[in-house]
Amino acid sequence: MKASGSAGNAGRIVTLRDVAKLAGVSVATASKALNGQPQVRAETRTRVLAAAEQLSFFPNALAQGLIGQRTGTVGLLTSDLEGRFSIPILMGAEDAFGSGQTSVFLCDARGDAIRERHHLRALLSRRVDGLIVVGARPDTRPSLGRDLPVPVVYAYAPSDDPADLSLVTDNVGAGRMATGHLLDCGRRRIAHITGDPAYGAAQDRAKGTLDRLAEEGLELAGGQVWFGMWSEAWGRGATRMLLRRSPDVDAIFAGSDEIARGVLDVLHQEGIDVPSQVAVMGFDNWAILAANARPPLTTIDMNLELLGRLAAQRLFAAIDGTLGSGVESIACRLVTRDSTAPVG
Amino acid sequence: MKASGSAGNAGRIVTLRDVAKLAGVSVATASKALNGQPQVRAETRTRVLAAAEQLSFFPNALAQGLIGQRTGTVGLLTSDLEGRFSIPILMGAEDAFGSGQTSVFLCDARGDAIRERHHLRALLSRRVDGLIVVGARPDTRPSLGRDLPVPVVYAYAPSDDPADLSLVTDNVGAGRMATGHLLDCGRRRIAHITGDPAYGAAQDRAKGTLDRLAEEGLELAGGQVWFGMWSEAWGRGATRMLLRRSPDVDAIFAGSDEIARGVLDVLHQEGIDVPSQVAVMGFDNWAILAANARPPLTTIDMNLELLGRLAAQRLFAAIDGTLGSGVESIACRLVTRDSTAPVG
DNA sequence: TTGTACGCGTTATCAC
DNA sequence: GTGATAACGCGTACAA
Repeated sequence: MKASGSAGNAGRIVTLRDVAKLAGVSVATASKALNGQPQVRAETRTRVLAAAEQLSFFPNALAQGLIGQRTGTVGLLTSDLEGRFSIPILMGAEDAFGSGQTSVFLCDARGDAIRERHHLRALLSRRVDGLIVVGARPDTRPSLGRDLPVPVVYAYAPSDDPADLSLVTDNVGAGRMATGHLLDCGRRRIAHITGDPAYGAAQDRAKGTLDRLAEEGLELAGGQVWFGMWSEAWGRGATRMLLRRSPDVDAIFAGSDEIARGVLDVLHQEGIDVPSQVAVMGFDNWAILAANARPPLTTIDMNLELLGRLAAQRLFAAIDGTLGSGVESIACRLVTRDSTAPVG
Repeated sequence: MKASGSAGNAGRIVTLRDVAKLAGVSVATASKALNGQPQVRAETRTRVLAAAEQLSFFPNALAQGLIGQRTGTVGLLTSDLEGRFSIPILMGAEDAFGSGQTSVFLCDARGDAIRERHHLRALLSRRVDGLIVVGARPDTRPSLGRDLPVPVVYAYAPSDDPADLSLVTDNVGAGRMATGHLLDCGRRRIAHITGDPAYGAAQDRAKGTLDRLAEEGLELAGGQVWFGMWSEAWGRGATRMLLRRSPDVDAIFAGSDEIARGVLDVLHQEGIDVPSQVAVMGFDNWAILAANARPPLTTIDMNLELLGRLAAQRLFAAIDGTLGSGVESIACRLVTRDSTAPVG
């Protein structure tokens, strides 16, 4: 590793003046030619374009942003980059913007409010056209405030201000969907093992499950929702308790794929076959866990990438002048694999 | 969800002129006062600062960037956002920059060279001060070229141009480290089940393993490195083959935590205790797999977040004038859990 | 100590 | 059809 002197500078940066000079026209004309304005002779345009090509010129976006109202940049303010839920949202948003002319500023506040203010300031000073705020968990978070100079869309974690626009997962619908699938498989003694009851998502999924069961005149196997933690170990423990209390259970809906893995583990140990004796469902469609399970897990996908894309689209619309408000729920998607099947 | 008219604009944006006017000075004086220049009377400065505070003014970074050589932005060009390896690197880099005045442009090329050029152009047009290129897999990738106006640091996947600076994982050292730990546990019949042989990382880890064994005059249990795929299923299949050929194996070093999970699964099925009979090691320290395994997996952490931070630091140094070249290897870290232990 | 004037690179508005 | 010229918001020589 040797020092290579000055930092990779390949000659001075090319500006519109250089192009104009080479083409033998004024900067104004060069600008018009490059921007496809009609009032410029064809031959002149060709000359300018050739010059630009030859010098490999591209306009300084800073200068452009300084003039117009648009900078072609948006801020993506996440609270928890390492969390697996932020990533697909971020991908969806990046994808939606990236295909256009918009670039994305990424900031991770690490769940710290101070850091969030700091990043917000930095983003505004860079004159972003809008902001997407991605929460770490699906619960209400503080609004950035109403007096921002740019539109804001909250994704995954809704803002606590109803005047803001938030896009969230439809967890109640997801609970209904999962339960409906198990019912379709002919299961009637369905249990629900899920995570931390402090999570709105856990409550909502449980509610959807209970609602759907009630429509069939059914109650939960095991007599309760098994709230606990979002971990494989809890999945194991809860399953053992459940089997003791309701040995005749014929389906288990887990609140996450992690929990479902723990459920599968104990069922294997007990010599209970999946899915013939007990059907198992996960939640999240976290490929590494769901697809590689034995048997592969039927699960619910939150369509987070879609959520990110939608957030980007809403923001685009807002930048052009119309921002909605309230909370918009995104439907989940059933992903069937081998851990569920109709009863023989 | 109702439309709220114009897009969240809270009055016109405050400029330095507004501050100067309110403070009753010229823009030049206001600028000096805010930037801590000495040639300004204390009383005047106080007045300007108060005005800026009152109007909650912050300078337009675009205008600042247009003047100086620095924009305070860097580009983070990833090839594979969804890949779990990019994320920690990205976090480390974002963290290193975020604490300073630098903001990060995130671009995901989705492994597509065309899209990469497109993003590169967009980043350069925004006058980023430098670039970090994060690869999808730990193998050589094409250089962005030597004639870029800003310094570039390659992370995880090294550039194919030795004149570039690349930061990569020391996989050979990691193989040695893992094997050394198993030897320290008193194991002598060590097997190695790993992933796709087309990955340089797989080859390097195997090499480190073989080197370390050779130093002890030992050979690999099973007589070969078991190359295959980076999947739990392969871990299961390879373990079955291994047990048939070498039933007396006393340690298995897996090339990834996924593979290690498959290994554990089969060992359980066969009634072989971990770690008393066979010690198992994973690789990646992917918490969801390693920490939740039964028993929790001893594994190797690639220190990717550190790698990201270092990439950011190297880039900073480069922006200030000195860019190195060549490939810099980052050491891995042993994470001991319960799947390895000294032989009774 | 403060203010004036210029330039950063680009686009838009006017003359020509 | 083309070219000066004035912005955009800020920093900084230079003059006062």
